[in-house]
Formats: sequence, C-alpha cells, structure tokens
Amino acid sequence: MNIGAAAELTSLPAKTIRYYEEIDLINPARGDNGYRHYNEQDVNLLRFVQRARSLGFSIEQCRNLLSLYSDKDRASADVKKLAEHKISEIDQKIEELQSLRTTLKNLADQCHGDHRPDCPILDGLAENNS
Amino acid sequence: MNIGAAAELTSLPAKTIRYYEEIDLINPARGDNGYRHYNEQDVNLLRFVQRARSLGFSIEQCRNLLSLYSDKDRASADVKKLAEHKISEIDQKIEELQSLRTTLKNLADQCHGDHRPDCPILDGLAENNS
DNA sequence: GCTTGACCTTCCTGTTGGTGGAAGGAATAG
DNA sequence: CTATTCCTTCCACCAACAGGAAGGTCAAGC
Repeated sequence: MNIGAAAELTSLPAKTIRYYEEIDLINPARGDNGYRHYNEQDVNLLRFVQRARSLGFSIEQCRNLLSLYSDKDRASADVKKLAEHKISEIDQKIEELQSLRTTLKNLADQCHGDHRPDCPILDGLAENNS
Repeated sequence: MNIGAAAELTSLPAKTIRYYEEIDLINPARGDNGYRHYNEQDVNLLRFVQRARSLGFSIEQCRNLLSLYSDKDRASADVKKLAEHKISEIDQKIEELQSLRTTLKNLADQCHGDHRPDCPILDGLAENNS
C-alpha cells in the first residue's frame, strides 16, 4: 500500500512516516514509480512506534524497542528495564509539575485579579530571593 | 557590568542571555568595545524571565509578562488570567502523564522480567487495539 | 612592552520530533 | 484530455537553547 493508506491505518501523518524513514527507523520497499510501498509488517511496526511514542518513549528508545522487538533472543528483562526507567522518568516529571503548580497557585491565589495595577504574581516573579 | 557578571547574578548561561537579546526580549546597552553592558534593571528583568521560565512559562508568555510588568496601567486580572491558564495547562499535563504511567505500569507488571523471549510489554505495544 | 589567560564578540551548526510548503511527476476519474 | 488527488524530493521553520570556531579586548604579571 502507499504512504497515504499506511498513514490512515496508523493514524500517523504521512510526513511523520517519511521522517521515520529518513532517520532510518522504518524502511519500506519502493515501487517502480518511486512510491513507498508498505506491507502489513511495516504497518505493524509503524503502529508499534506510534504507540510507544504516545507512551512517552523517545525516538531513540523506540529504535531500541524495535530492535528488541525483532530480536527473538532478547531477554524480556531488557524491555522491562527500559519501561521501568521510563516510569521513574514520568514520576519525576509529575513531581516537578506538581511543585510548579503549587508555586504558581500560591501566587495566583494572592492576586485579587481586578483592574488595580498591583499584582502579587508579577511581584513574586520580580523578587530577588527564591 | 559585562555579560559574565550578569550571567553569574541571574544563574543564566551567557549563551542564553545573548539568545534573549537576539529574540528581542532583553536588550542591554553596548560599550565602545562592543561588549554588552547590563545595568541593575536589566539584571532584574533577566531574573524575572529566569523565574518565569522555571515556572514553565514559554518565551512568548514571558514576553507577555514582561510587557505587563513594565506597563504601569495593566490590570492584575490580566496577569492572573495568564497564571491560571498556565495552571490548567499543568493540570492537563499531569493527568496525561498519570494515565501514561498507568498504562506503562500495567505492561511492566505483567512482564516476568527474565531472559525468556516473550514479553508482555512488547506484545502490548504491538497489539492492534488501544 | 610583551605575553598569557580570561573574557568578550559574531557566526555557524546541531539538537528533538517533526510540520509546512513549493515544484514537479504519477495515477485515476470523468 | 483534463482535473484532481496522491506521490516524490527538497528546503525552510518551530522552541530554546548548546557547542564550538575564529578572532577582538582587557587586565595582570614580569
């Protein structure tokens, strides 16, 4: 099938699929007319990447997962390690965001939010300490 | 003071400070030798941006905040609105990360994590549904 | 006066993960 | 035969800087 159909099936933009080929992630066959030709396996791999990306794996991690995926002799421990590493990354990110939210909320709560020009948020941002 | 001293005082890399000038965010004076010269006010603005950035505001939002900051007639409501928008952005991001974490954790928990070649994580990624 | 080293300048490239668009060839429908 | 759609490549751009090369400047020490 052509790139358009593959895009449809994977919910990936054609541009992105071409990009994945450019960075040597998923290489389809080519027809005589130069068109990319995707088979079922290609589409599966694309979907695999699409899912992994949406779970927050970077392209390089996807490349890693793909090679583990096609390597029949790999240990599932390798994959589990990658997933757990990712989970702790996510945990850290969540914590950062929560502390950030707290700070911002404190500032916003102190702001009376009317048309008076003094604003604790800006004052908070402008303060020398913290 | 020169850029190095300003960098020291604001905990921003000199590279970043130059970049902020390039994008017309904070424009210092220049000495006869072409060196950038930062006064107290410049340093305050840089610190302001540094703090806003660390709270997750984008450069464009910082530009907005800066203009509100120097506009004596602005209503604090404008600023509060920006802050609250940011908070809801953060909330959404946190939710996404949490759902992502759940999915990933489920997959990882099903993985026995030894050297057997079957791996629920990869299988989960390769599945056609969800 | 000279050298050394730290600091400054601009310019160019690369990062991550794509997106947008132009120019032109190929397939298909009427 | 033409119109439209799909495909191709290539080039540029986004955030928000970081790294490094090549060269100018300044202050200290001898």
